[in-house]
Amino acid sequence: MNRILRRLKPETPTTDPLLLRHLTISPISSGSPPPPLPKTDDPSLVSKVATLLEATHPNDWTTNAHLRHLLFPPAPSPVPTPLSLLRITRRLPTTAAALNFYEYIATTSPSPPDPQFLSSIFQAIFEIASREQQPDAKLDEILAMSKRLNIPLTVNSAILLVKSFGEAGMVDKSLLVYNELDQDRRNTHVRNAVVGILLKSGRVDDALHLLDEMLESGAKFRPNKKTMDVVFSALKKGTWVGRKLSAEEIVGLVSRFRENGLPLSKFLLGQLVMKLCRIGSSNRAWELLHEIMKLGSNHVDVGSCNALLTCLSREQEFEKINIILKEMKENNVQPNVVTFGILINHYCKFRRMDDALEVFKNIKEGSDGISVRPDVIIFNTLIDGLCKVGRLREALDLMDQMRLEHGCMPSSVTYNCLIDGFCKAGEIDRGHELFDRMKEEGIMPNVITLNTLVDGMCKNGMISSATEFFNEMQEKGLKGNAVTYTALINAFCNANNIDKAMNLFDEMSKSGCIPDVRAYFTLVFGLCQAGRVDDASFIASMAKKAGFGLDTICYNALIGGFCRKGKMDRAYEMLKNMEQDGVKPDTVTYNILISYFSKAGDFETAHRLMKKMINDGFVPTVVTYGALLNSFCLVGNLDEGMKIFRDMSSTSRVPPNTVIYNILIDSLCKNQKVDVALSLMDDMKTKGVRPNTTTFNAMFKGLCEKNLLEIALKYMDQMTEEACDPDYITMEILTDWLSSVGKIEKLRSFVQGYRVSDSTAESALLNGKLGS
DNA sequence: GTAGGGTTAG
Repeated sequence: MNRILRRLKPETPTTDPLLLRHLTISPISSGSPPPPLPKTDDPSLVSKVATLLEATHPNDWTTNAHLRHLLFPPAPSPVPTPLSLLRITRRLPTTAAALNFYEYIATTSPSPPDPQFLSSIFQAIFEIASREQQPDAKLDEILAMSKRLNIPLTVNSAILLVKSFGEAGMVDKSLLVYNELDQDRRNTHVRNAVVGILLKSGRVDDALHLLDEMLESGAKFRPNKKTMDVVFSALKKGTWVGRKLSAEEIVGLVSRFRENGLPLSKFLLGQLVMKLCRIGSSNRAWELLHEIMKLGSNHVDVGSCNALLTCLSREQEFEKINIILKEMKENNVQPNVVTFGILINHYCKFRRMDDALEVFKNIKEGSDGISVRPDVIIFNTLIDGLCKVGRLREALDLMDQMRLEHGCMPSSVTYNCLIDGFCKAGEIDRGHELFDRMKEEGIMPNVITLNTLVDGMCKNGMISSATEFFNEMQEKGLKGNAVTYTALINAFCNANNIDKAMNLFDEMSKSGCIPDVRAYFTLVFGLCQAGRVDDASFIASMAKKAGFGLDTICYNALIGGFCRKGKMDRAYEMLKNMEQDGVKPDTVTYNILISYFSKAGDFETAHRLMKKMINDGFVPTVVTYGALLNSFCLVGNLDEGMKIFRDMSSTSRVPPNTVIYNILIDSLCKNQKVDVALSLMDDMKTKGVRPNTTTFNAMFKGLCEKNLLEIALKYMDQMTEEACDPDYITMEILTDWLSSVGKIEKLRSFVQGYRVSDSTAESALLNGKLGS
């Protein structure tokens, strides 16, 4: 003991006595009742002794008559109870002081002290030690000491030790404490602690074994509510190290708990289902709910079903959703407004608006025997869904309907959805009209309203109006947030006004808006796009400092940017950073590098990278081949280009797309191989690859040079037929050529076809439909 | 239930 005292004594006591006091009087574990005690307990004794101990140096305790009188009063005065001693010891500041006190009691007691006394003192010592530095080593030493002194652990000591060791990862030590504990002290509280530790550390089988013991008929220590809590909260946390409890095991426990008078509440089942869903174990949630259903329909409520339905909707499990709905019916679980909300939302997400409206119609009419009053959430979901598919008229009608037929007031969400719908359709004015109307109706616009309008204006080329509107709103007290700034930053980047974008980024922080990931990355991408990669990498490093680690896409943008600038050293630096951050390169990363090296004429490195790419488990894509192909064509190596093209369609099974054909056709035409280019045009038709404006432009250039007018006229018709819009390059080539050969009329009708191309396409579609 | 960003080949 002296060894321990020597080790513990030099330590300074905790600096904050107030905190210490607060901590020391709090019980160590909830729900653990203190051992039964004689009634001779005097609460004033505790403070008297504690004050005395505090005021006296430990060396003088033995000689202090007052202290001795208080603790060992002469008969027949009542002696302090173990609880009093526990409380006195708890008031001592350090483990060292507490051990001193133990020594004082052990040596000063006139008669051999009651073992219960000593156990209580040790409980307090454990409590103090658990709050000091390096608690586990200290607890271990004090435990060894109590064993040597033959002082049995109290139940609370055991719980404290089990938890402390367990949480420090020393599960075997926890078990040892439990196994060495007196049989009659291994009560439900201690067992709960052990079960909790075992589950947390992934020793599921040990935990189940112990639970079995508790659940056995005739067991002395039965499980209680806390046992259920321990088991199910461990399950909810989902931080399993070892194997997972299967749904059957969970259900087995649930039913055995119930046999012990501990039914799983419907609420807890719902929580469990939700938790399992959230951690991505929807299969286990599914199994759990079904196992519980098997126990009888009255154990499942609509909340649990809704939890699972939400999850199934997110995971696009259409069939399973229908099964649950059917089972709800069979088990007489009444769907509620939330259930229908989930269903409607599900259909809306997949743009199946007619199905969503069908559900809506059914609940209104109660055609399934269930009528539910649709609430504002149902309406908003539908209105948003309609807006997202461009059915704006119906969305507006539905708002009227909710107001007039259902007495349901629209909310700011209702208006936000509608405003977004109109903005996305390019009808900014209608968006503003709705904005005014909502204010007239007394519905306050919020920051989402502001952002919707600002973004709508930005996306429709009204950047300065958007900025004005934003400023105006700010003055009126509607503050923007990171989203507002991001919309504007993005718009200015797209308008190639990088400086303004940078200024806004500054302004954002100054106005108290903390930039988030999207704000940072928007600027990073904008800067990369504008070729200002150094600035981009500076902003990226700011993002990192702010705690937003760059992802693969962000790194790709930077690497691509540096490659385009020919700054290979910086590109390598980025690759290195990427590796250090543990961010994995993907196909795009490889494509960027392959493109760079092949463009630089270093086909050897490009091929090496392609091999590495395959070794890393990636499959070269059409972009990979396109990068190589383009470079071969650029250096005039058309044979190699055609070889890649043939490889793609045969061995590597990457079907060429329009871009691939464009590269080849362009190159062939430029190299006076118009005939081969023409055969590729036929090939596209056979393979069903649609030519686009670039394809035709390349072809026209080649045909013009060879003066193959008839073929060019044919392709002009094809463009019109396929609603492929000519651009200024097309017009440049054709205007010169056709006017020089007197085909002005043809040119005019071609342009007209272009102007009415939309309706042409529409009628063509319509005719096709009618004809089939 | 409502708002913002994104990488590679022509």
